[in-house]
Amino acid sequence: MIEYKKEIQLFKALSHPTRIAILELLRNGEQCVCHLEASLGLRQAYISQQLGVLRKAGLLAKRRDGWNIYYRVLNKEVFAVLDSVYQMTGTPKIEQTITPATCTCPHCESEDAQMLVIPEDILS
Amino acid sequence: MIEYKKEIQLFKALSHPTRIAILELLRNGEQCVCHLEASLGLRQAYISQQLGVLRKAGLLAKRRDGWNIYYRVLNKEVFAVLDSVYQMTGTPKIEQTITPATCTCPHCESEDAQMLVIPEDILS
DNA sequence: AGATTACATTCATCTTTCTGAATATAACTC
DNA sequence: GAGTTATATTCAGAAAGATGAATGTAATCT
Repeated sequence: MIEYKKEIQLFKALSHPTRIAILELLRNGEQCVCHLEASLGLRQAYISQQLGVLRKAGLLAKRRDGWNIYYRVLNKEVFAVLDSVYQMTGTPKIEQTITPATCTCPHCESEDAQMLVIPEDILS
Repeated sequence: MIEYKKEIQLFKALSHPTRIAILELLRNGEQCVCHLEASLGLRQAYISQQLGVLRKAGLLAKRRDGWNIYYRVLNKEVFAVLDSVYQMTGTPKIEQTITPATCTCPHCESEDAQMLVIPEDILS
């Protein structure tokens, strides 16, 4: 009798709203913890806990850059799993449902800078 | 903040080896409980419990025919989810890994009868 | 070195889920 | 209606997971 250990580990890791939301925030590339904190509106320690779960499940890896630690999805195939589930549940594409947020990391600040450029025709 | 309730419910239902095995046994069509019992080698009450979980998760439906109750998968899309996970985990197609078994239900007995037909060229 | 920033871990409590034993139900046979 | 067969539910103890508070660590800056 097969035990489906890897599958169970994956399903358990995905059985949590915060962890799914984290994966969605990482769908388009790495993000720092403070960015996840700002986007999810949850306490930092709590997010770190959930990141730990995803890391232990082999879904995430991290990279330090100065003060910040950037998390990324190791295997993009996890999004195929998520998408097939959204297909079943009728949930719309998630990217559009999470409010974008910014934090103090260099990544966000450069994006901020870009967004804050006021088009000239509005000024006139 | 999205709660992903349906997704969580689905992931939790799939986070169990017996329940995955049941779904695999139903991949090619309905089966009676006694057949699942024979194939999985687990006690009947236990299998009924797991069937109940899958039913409450909206994954299965049942149909009574005389003494037997036949379970079937309601939404075939669940196999797309499973297959995408097997893709991630590197698990081979499961159908071939579960030992076929027979029970006393009419379904199995007719299959038995077919299998027991001895080709004439072997007899000669 | 000391203070600060960003992130991680530990610990205790509470809730949920798992598991197995026992019992219940529902349809059929005689 | 009594007995049998097939399946379902209930219940209690054990295990696992969720949650939040507090604390720890590691890199950076002055």
